Amino acid sequence: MVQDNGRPRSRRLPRAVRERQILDAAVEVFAAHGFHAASMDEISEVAGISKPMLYAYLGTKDELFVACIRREAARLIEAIGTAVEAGLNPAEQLWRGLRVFFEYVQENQAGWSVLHRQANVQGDPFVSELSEWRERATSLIAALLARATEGSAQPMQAEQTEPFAAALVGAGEALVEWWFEHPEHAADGMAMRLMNMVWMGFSDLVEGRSWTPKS
Amino acid sequence: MVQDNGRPRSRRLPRAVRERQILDAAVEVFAAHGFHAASMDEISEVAGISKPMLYAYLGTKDELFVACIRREAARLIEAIGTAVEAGLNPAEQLWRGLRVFFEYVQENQAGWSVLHRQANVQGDPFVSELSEWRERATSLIAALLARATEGSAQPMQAEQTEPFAAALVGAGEALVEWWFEHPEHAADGMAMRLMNMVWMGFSDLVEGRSWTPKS
Amino acid sequence: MVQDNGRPRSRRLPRAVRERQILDAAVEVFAAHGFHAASMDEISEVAGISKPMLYAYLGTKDELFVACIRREAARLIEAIGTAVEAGLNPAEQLWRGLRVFFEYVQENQAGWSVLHRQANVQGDPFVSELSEWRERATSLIAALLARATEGSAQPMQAEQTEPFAAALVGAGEALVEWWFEHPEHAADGMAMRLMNMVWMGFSDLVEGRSWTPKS
Amino acid sequence: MVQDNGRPRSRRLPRAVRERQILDAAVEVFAAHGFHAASMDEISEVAGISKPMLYAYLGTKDELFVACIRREAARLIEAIGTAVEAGLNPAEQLWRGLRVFFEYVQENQAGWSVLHRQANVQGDPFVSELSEWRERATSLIAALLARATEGSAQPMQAEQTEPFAAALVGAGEALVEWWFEHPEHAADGMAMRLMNMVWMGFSDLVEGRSWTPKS
DNA sequence: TATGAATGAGGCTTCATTCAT
DNA sequence: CATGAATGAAGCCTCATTCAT
Repeated sequence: MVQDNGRPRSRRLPRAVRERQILDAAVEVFAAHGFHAASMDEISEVAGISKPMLYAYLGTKDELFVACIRREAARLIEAIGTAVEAGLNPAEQLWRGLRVFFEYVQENQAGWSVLHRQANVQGDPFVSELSEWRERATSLIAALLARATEGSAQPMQAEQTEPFAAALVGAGEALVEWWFEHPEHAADGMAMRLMNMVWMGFSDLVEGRSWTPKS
Repeated sequence: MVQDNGRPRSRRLPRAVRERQILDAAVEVFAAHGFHAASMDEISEVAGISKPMLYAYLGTKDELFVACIRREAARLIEAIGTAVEAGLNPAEQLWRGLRVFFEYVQENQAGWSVLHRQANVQGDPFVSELSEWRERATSLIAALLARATEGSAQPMQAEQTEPFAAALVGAGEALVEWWFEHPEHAADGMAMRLMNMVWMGFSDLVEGRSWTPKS
Repeated sequence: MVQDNGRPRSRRLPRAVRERQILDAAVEVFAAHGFHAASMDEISEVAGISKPMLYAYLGTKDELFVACIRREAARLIEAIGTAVEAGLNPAEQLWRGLRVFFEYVQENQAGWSVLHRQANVQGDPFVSELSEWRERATSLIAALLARATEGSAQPMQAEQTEPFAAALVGAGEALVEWWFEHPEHAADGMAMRLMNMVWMGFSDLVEGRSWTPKS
Repeated sequence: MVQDNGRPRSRRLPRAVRERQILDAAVEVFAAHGFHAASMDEISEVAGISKPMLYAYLGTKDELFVACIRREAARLIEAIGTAVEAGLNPAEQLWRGLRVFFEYVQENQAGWSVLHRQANVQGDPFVSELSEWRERATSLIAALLARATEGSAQPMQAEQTEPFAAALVGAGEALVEWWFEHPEHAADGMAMRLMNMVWMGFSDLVEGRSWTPKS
């Protein structure tokens, strides 16, 4: 029999494809309602499979959620990492990273919502997962910042770059939130804003100094 | 089973006292488990009253949560507002605001968690409440930043200060998160870090320029 | 302190007055929501007294409901009985009884609703109370009908008049229901309708014979 | 505790069968306690299934109750309608209708109780459902009565037949009630009684005129 | 493999009823 | 006498999870 909701309930797909289908559905539903309000019923429906299959492929609700977080985090981190590597100097690296970040969020709002909003809910299995991704993001940035000071008189230590990186990530998250309410701006423009705040600081901006990409 | 949570179940208290007791308990429990996972059962237990009283005084779970958000937001905003007003110039105002922010968070972790983490719940009554508080916080900062540029050649418009303020708030939130994992730092130190990031920017910091309070 | 809802919460009333106040309120609320949906809270509020007083005066919810049924039934039966006694012959007696019945219902809709609708709910203490009132009403009518046939060739026995009376009562109740949806008719007109149905029967009515009061 | 109500808890039945089981149980329980006092717990127990199934198949308590009313009303109306159609002239039609009515009630006391007694519940979804069934019953009878006067000098209009029909239905309901307390009578006899009351009227009966079926 | 059918467990909410002042 | 404060008990409903086919 065929499911009536557009996508035919295709059978006998290879496991990997099925799992991606399910994860896509899960991310969508988790983003829409949040972890607790999301129901396995809805996820299985959106994924186009029955609940027992859902459990067979990805385990319990908790495990499924962790899988979602993991996939989305990996994707985002990888995108940013690749972009950063392509930059020639720290400023450009940061700039590329920011740009990719905003682009990613724009094209993957559901995934971002799962990462940024839903994963914040306390609870045993999720905190660790979440802090791991935050740590990876932070250390990526922190390394970048550290490289920027390598040549200076007083190179920054991890103890200084790390909180800075964390703050930068937080600023980015908040700016995305602001962006959602002012969608008329382009991803590039958002990246520029954040770049300037971070790189120049407020006192410079007030005095008319700002950063611009050369490319 | 016997109640054994320290505070004796005192009886026949006047309404106002009970309401504060309940709000305290609710904030604690919401912070610990998040809105959905928190149960009215546990809240009433922690508050030391029966569930019917809980409902009689503060309404449904939704209403209770809104009341929590409202109280915590009001407290925080008021503390920051008062501190900012005491500053003589924009830099000092910002500095005082940041310091009070970190102090508040330190002494009121549960309340902060409710505001920062748990309020991200989908659903009608919460989004409006939450965005209202975010907006108040942001506009408080945005006004401060706007004042800072009043004398400059190109005074910033709301369109520029607002996202900056939002980013600043986000950076603060993230820094708090980092702080929780590095509790050896003092609130003052955290405020200093953020002040420098915001005011000086990264390029200045690299070159050894930094901001310090005069007081 | 004075209650703010119009009627001042007068204190120290004689017991009988209080009880009437309470019963009035109870009938009103039971009629509005039905027995189960009515809450003692609302009744005490409408009555203008506190709940402990409510319990002190009229006992539990069940007892209170029984008291309502009893009072309303007594009133109605008494009104009809008095009217019937004033009639000179059976037809006129019936006519007077019906007229009073419709008048009573019109002026006492809440009481009627309690009797007719709410008391039908099954449950231990109410069935007996309800069947007692039905029985009284029925036997009042049955006696009337019996008197009407006393002079005839084959006087009716209770076994014949009783079900007739029951049916008449039921017809009256149903007609009242119909009346509520067609309120443009007068009480007298309704009584006339029922009188004709009962007295003449359908075959007579079809052939143009009908009953009219002489008074 | 062990289930011990005779019917074994059979498992894995097809949906249609389960739905009938549930409706049967629901009618039984609603008839026994009334809508409000009936508990979904008891219904599911009597039906021999768990509560989640109850909800999955027939929705909330309100919806379940409406389904009960609808089924019972449809059954009764259909039975009477079929019987009436088989009659050759109005009197016989009425007679057949009444006979089927009493037979139906006798064999389906619970269903009748739900229709007659319990459906009188305040609240949106029920009033409409109930008045619809009453209307169908009434208009079925009213049409019959109208046909009876078609040939006469002054054919009755709906304004006259309708309240008559309503009263007839009410008389029937009340007679059923009386019957329950005098179960020694047969359904046929009850129908005869009502037929005579309605068709002949009291004055005719007093004078010895009565109606008898020819079949 | 795939699923319709099934349920234990638990959460929110309200109500009749009674203390303690 | 009068009441604000308090609660045990119960009802509706939903969800994550698993059989049995």
